[in-house]
Amino acid sequence: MEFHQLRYFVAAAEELSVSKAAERVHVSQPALSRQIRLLEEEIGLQLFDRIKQRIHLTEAGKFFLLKARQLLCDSEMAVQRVREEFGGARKTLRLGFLSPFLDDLVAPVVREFQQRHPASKVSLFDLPPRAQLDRLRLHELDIGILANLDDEERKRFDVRRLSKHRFVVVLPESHRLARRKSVKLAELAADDWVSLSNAFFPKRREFLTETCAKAGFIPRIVSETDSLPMMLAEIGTGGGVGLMPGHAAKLPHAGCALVALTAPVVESELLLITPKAPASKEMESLIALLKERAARI
Amino acid sequence: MEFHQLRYFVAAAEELSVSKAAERVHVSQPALSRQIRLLEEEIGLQLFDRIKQRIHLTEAGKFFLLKARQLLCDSEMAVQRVREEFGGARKTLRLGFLSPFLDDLVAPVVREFQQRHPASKVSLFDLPPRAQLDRLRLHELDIGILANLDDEERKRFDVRRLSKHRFVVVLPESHRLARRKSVKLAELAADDWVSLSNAFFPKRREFLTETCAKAGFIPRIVSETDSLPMMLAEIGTGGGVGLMPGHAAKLPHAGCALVALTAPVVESELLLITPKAPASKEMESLIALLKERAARI
DNA sequence: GAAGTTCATGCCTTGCGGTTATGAACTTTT
DNA sequence: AAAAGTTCATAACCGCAAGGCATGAACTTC
Repeated sequence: MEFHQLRYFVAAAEELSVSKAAERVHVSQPALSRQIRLLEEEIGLQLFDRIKQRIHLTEAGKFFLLKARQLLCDSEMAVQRVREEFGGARKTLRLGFLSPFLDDLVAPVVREFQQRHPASKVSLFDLPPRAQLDRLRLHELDIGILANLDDEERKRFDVRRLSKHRFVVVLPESHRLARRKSVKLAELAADDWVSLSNAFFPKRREFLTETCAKAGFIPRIVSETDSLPMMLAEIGTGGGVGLMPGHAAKLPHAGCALVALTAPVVESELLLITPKAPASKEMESLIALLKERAARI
Repeated sequence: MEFHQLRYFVAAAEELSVSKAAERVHVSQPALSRQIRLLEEEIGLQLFDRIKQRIHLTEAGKFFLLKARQLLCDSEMAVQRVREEFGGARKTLRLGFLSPFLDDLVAPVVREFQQRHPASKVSLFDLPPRAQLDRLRLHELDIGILANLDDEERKRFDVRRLSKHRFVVVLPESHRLARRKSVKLAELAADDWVSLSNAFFPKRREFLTETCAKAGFIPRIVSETDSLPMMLAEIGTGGGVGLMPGHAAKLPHAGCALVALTAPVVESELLLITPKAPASKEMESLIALLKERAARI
């Protein structure tokens, strides 16, 4: 396994296209195609389904994508940190975020920030909440942007509120309630539920059971997934119903219907997390821009 | 940066010899030498000091060693896990440990275990406590062996006691108390102290201040290091005095004197940590062997 | 001071990752 | 329905960088 194979794989998984990915990483399409095949052979599993001249992530691929991203993040962070601590390199601001917020929040803010502080460097890392928190604690991220946070963690970090998001119900398109404008949580008491795993989303499972408990039932959780895209895929193929923040609509969700919740409006807050340490001037500025932009969404 | 470069670097750092490392990873000595040079060029920092035909880790090298190990661990774990979860591969038992315990505890136990269960696979990962805990939570380690554990973490995992270790005081050889058979903690009230960083060793800094507080003083902590070897190096070069578990004597500690503590005997327990989940038969067996062997030390 | 280390350098070879050219499967356009 | 345009895979070829060998310089040990 080589780093360039991981980079190619991540690019292909994000573009869902070998040729687009090849363009993005500046190699020819056959080269990328072959490296992915080699990676698959080494792992011993297909990472992509190839059907009709098109590629789709397999379940194994979805899982490995998370790992590949983290390995790439960690390798980059390791080099940056050693250069900063021992080589006197200027500190790079490392910003973790959840993929749905890249286009509306993170990308524009970082562009703006770069203009105001052309000398500063910012690195972006698309990571699940748990991974962000672990890396914040190790000082490998300077800022995290995520939604759920248990009290334990709240004590350890500085937390700022960015915005509120309503939760929506996610159903398979074939579901009896899929056409509805809105549903009550209690109407789904008898359904199979899909949750996010605690390993990647702290306390998320408990959050689901508590929310449902307030609506008067205990959800029958039949499966756990490791990311929002995997959860959407699971639900889209009829694996059950789920609850997720509305911004998930930004993600591809073929076969899913997102339906608003009536009655008990369930909300989550988007949080900006920083280590409890004095922030540099650049960091203050970046945080201010993020808060400002988030308020406008 | 390539994985093989990291492997070569780790081998060289552990052997403190280019030729030994080359032998270990089955390449020629010049090949390894050159790859390390390339890695250093890419990072922009020397990882080794080359003095008198011999190599020693620089400070940057010591730091990067931790990162390199973790990257290699994580890459191996990622492949193992995806094969196990999606390819029906037999579960590998992944065991994290602290380097001082490799020779006396982990290695012999694993040898024994392999004989009794030839079909099982065990992977070993030398990781600092914090890294072990993070990976246990993500189910990327099955067993962790470490010493300090705060209450928060205790709740999350199953914890078994393996053995007790007395703490010793570590002094530079030139220190006024270095020749003593034993010292009282209070005698070091006025010295500069070196501690382990909380980022890698949870609550270790607090542990030091509390222990000293009981002895009647507040230690002046002048520096934090990220691993026991780094701490020993710091003290060996006159950076201060420190407190560490006696098993640290297993590590190279040129320039350091390890002196027993009188009066308030400070002890730490070596703990075996597992996720709160039903253990497989093999795992039970491995745990039993570890407990048994640890009791004999 | 001879023999045995250890690490670095120079030269050569080879394997592998890259490219271009091409083809097959499928979609979109007219 | 044919043509044009996708997309991914295969094949053949190329160049570079990683690896090997031979050697040398610095240092240690006997």
